[in-house]
Amino acid sequence: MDLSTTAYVVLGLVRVNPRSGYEIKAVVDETTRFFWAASYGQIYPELRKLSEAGLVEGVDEPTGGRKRTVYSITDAGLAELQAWLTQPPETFELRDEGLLKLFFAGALPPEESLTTLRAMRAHHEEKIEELREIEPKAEAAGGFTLMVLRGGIEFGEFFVDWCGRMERQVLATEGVGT
Amino acid sequence: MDLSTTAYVVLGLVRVNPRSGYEIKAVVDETTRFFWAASYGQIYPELRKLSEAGLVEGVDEPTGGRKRTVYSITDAGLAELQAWLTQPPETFELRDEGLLKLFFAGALPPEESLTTLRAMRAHHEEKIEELREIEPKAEAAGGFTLMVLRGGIEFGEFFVDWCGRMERQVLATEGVGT
DNA sequence: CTCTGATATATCACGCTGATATATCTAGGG
DNA sequence: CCCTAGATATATCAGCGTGATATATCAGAG
Repeated sequence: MDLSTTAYVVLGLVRVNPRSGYEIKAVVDETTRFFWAASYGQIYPELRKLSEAGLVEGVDEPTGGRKRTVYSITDAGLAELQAWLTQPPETFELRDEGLLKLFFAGALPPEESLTTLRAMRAHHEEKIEELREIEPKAEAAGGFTLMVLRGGIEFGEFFVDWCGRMERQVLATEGVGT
Repeated sequence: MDLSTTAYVVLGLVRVNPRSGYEIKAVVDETTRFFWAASYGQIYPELRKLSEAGLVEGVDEPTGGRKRTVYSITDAGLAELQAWLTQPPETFELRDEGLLKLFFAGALPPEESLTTLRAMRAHHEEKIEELREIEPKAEAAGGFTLMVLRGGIEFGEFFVDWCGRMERQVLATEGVGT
């Protein structure tokens, strides 16, 4: 069927209950965003494609004069989602400007790298906070939702710890060099 | 000056020694790729832009009849790179199809998630191997190069450990649910 | 009644990837 | 000596995905 990964995000979310494009974006922003983001510019065209392929079905449910299309998954869509789930995952990509700055930190005195390390640590501390706020909801859902969220928290903690250790290393040795 | 982050990758790499676009891509593939990838379609246009802006300087150094342009950093380019390094990093993005599949794993019996978890673990085990192969080179370079590489290995180990624990959790509780 | 913010959809420039094309050089085997 | 495989070098392009922005309607607070 050859769908983009984001298409499966859409399928997976309309499966648990029917949603509009706007709602999908909102759910993405407080769930999958941490490991798979999606924007409106992706979601709306994707809904149209999936609809044409018969994997989701859109029903007009206007609220007053404001138009609104709610999509639900079809049998074919569910089959497609399940088939995808049984395939081993492929993409893993990281884009971390902080690590990049550390990598090039030899172009300045070593102390300057502390700005980067502290900013990285602060960033992950904030992420942990965000995830902890969602945690009650995930606890209610249980299962894999909770597993993935707790994984995110652990990952954040790992990163915060690493930054702290590296900060101390830089402070301890003024001879880090290049 | 408003450069893309990839522009700074190019600046950072031509700073340590002058390189062609092809060489830049090769170095990226065995260093920054793990936290900031770049493709030819990005590197060559970027070199042209940086050259026009006077941040790098290209010199034709053909090898026989095969043309080749080697770029080196200018004073303005070095200043630009250093200014960027003192700014706190912004982008941190993760794109992990495995976590996504886990998140939607409720659409199939829990045991099916083991395929995903095992593939994720294998992926990170391979990454660790790759990094360990580069380690001697990084040890020679020392400083931040080594710091970032060792960080990558630690991160991989964290992930492998997490996958292992989750696999055992799934096996232990056949009642993980949705 | 009006203003603010949430709901809903759409669009677009730009960054970036992955694949592919073209051409030249080098090293090694037959 | 020639041929082939692989490395060097540059370029191009469809398509994914982002972030910002635009338009319009609705609900609730003051």
